Amino acid sequence: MEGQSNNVSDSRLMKGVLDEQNSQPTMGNSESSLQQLFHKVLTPSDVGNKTFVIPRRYALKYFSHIQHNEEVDFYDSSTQSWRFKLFYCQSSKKFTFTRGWHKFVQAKNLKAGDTIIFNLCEIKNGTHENSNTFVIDVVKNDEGLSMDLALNHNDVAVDVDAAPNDEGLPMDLALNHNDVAVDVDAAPTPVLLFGKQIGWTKSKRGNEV
Amino acid sequence: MEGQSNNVSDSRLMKGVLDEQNSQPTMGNSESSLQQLFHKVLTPSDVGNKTFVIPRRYALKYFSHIQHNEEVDFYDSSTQSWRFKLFYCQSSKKFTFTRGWHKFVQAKNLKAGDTIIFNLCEIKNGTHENSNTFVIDVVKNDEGLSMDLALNHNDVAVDVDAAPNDEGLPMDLALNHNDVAVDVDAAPTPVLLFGKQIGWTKSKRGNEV
DNA sequence: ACACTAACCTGCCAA
DNA sequence: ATTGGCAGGTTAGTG
Repeated sequence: MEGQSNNVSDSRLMKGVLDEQNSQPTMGNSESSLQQLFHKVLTPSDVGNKTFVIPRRYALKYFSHIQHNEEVDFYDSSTQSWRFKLFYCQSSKKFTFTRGWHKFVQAKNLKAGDTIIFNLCEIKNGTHENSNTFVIDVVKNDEGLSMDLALNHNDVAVDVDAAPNDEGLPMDLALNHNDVAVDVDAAPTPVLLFGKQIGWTKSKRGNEV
Repeated sequence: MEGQSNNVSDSRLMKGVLDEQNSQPTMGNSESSLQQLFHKVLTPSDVGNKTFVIPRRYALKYFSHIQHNEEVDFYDSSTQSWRFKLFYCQSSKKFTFTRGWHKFVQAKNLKAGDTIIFNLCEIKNGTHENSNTFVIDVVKNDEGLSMDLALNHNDVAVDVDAAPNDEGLPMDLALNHNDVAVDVDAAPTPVLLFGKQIGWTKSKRGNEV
């Protein structure tokens, strides 16, 4: 348990590995970037049941391009790949990892209170298409320190481009400002995810330019 | 409902038979009592698979004294006995009847929508130990009437002592108020069933006397 | 094939 | 409104 290097900066190792796998010399951040997307402190349900609940705002922001029930590959810091099925529960409007998640919990011996960090490693191939890879970091809670504290003063995520600290923002802001997420127009339009309507865009008062 | 005697009050016949089998003169409810425990409308899975899912709250309340994998005898209204294996699935925390259940389904020609009613017949032997017997009633759904409606205005269960209508209660209330089920103390204690821990009692705020 | 077990998917509810 | 937690219907895996 001691020898393992499950600390926050492991994802940088992964980035280097991905750089090499991509047959590109690792020359710095111009070739690839590792962006911390979000993290979550695991709940008892996350480790006790077979499902991991993805905070809704991050699912909308980072996973909305993924098809319903698609199985997605993630890589840990040792380049091992894990495949999770992304499942959207219509009735509870909840995003979860189902198949594959429990195996990950057992393999990593995850407990409630541990934290997992989702990163996106973007590899810029130049002539080729850019390839993006999800990388998971695990932070054990063995020391009993608050993970939120640990995350606030670390130096983990290089190249956090857009919003380095979305976690602290109110959800409406986090959803509106960019990216894959809901683009709010004047009139409400259906919000589609995985090809299914999951809601409506809301015309926010006082938001028109 | 006319010719066939598969109606709700059949269990009273069973009670009389049990009284006689016990070599005690049937003198009224002072000698034995028939208590309706719970009922369930059969699902397609209950009749199509080989397993019957026991609603968790009733399993905890009425079957918690039964050992894991123990085979339990039930009697129908014609005094025929049926033996079901009681199985607790740890991973899904679910109680089921397995072995013996399918035979019962076939013999009674049960279909989804039919209802089975579990009763407890307590026989007071005086000098001897009291013997309790599970009695099952079957209510066919041939008439297409809603079983819940039928149950709400019948005169079936004599001697429903504790809570005649637990089905309508929120689960926490149903679990907490009495009987075999989880006895909630001030401090959380492990809930054991079949000798295995299946959870914890929760100290409910504002519940201390 | 069958019996048993585990897992997956969906829904509900309350904090 | 979100989501943690869990109940339960159904299906899949395993011996």
